[in-house]
Amino acid sequence: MARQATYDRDKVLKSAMDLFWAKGFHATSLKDLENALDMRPGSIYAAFGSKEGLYAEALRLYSGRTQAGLAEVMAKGGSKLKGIADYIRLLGGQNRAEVPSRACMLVKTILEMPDDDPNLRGLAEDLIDQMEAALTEVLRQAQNEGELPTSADPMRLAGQIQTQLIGLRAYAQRIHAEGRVAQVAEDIAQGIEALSVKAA
Amino acid sequence: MARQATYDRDKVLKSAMDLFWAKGFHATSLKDLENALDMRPGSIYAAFGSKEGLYAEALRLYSGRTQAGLAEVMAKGGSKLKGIADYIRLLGGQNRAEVPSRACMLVKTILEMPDDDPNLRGLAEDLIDQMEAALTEVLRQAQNEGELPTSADPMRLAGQIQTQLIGLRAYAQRIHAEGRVAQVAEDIAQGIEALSVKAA
DNA sequence: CTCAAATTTGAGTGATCGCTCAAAATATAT
DNA sequence: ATATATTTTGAGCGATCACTCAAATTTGAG
Repeated sequence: MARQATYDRDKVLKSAMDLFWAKGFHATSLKDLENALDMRPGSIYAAFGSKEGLYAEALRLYSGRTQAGLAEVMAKGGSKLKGIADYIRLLGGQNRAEVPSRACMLVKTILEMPDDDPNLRGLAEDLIDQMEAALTEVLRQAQNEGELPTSADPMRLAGQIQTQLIGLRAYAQRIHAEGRVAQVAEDIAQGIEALSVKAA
Repeated sequence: MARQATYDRDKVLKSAMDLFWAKGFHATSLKDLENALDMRPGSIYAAFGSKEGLYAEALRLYSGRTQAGLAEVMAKGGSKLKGIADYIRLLGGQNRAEVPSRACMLVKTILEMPDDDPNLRGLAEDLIDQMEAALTEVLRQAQNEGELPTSADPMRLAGQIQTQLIGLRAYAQRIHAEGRVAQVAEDIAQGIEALSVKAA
């Protein structure tokens, strides 16, 4: 009956995510998006409603991929704490060239959008809360498996780890810090492994 | 011979700092600045050259105040490690209402400006390097005073603390995290105090 | 092939961006 | 007062912003 869209929605969203992740919301113009997505404004608006709507979709994609990334490392089995530690080593070892930005897109969003922004700011906070909840869940499992002492507080620990994760990735965004990131990541990773009852 | 400027440069810069700190570079328009500084564009440009120039000045002011803040806490004498720990507790205990943003303005700048920005991004990195150097120096003093073990590496430790500081403040920027910030700060502070040879 | 439904296009919308500069206003010196 | 030096003002510059929409294009159905 009708024409079908020529673009691949997933690929387009991935391109938008990369661009927004690298440049942020305000510094990314529609001209930039037209180039990156190879779409004209009419199509972009038909597909996503607004620049903000597109950013929101890109954020959700980012969040999903990030959580999948953690899950993937955890799925290798073995110690939960080692899994978290390895995930941090993974982030610490990323090459600047292979990623749009070393900092977390959720954090970049939270820092860029004003406190009273009802949409993107709120969404980013919700998604980062999800990430922290996932971390809490893994720690609870570690506790159930006897790896983490029963005296430990998974929620509290998740907050500490989340803070260090956020810090590490913002730290790594600095060009100057290039050489020091892996060491900082390693220190964080070892701190987590040291929580194990089997450790030292 | 001539008219003298009616504005107080220090006060104006403070206002610009507060506004930029809260809203970031891109989201702050000249209209916003005209209102906040109570100055018309001609005067602003005569005084600071450009929006970017004004931001740079504001960033330098921020950096100076931040370093002074650390120095002030340290000047109370006593243990260096306790000083750093108290500085972190101070940041953790800040009220959202009393500060333009809970996140560090230097970090916000680094995350907002593109990697290849030669001006503001480079400046922010230089200034945050200074902060880390100041931290390193305090740790070296702690070592000289026998508080920190000779086996410790002040530079490496400074990187860890800097990472946690950055993380804490970005974590605290979240509205949702409001109630959890003080605890995260306390955990970081205790971790630093635990470095002392006199500790446990 | 013809028609209908959907998508793509890109020129053009009003608004706002950072910024300029000639004119007006003001302070100081004589 | 007058003259001179400096600052302040704000209308308005070209550029760019996010976004719209009528026309052109493309597809599938009958």
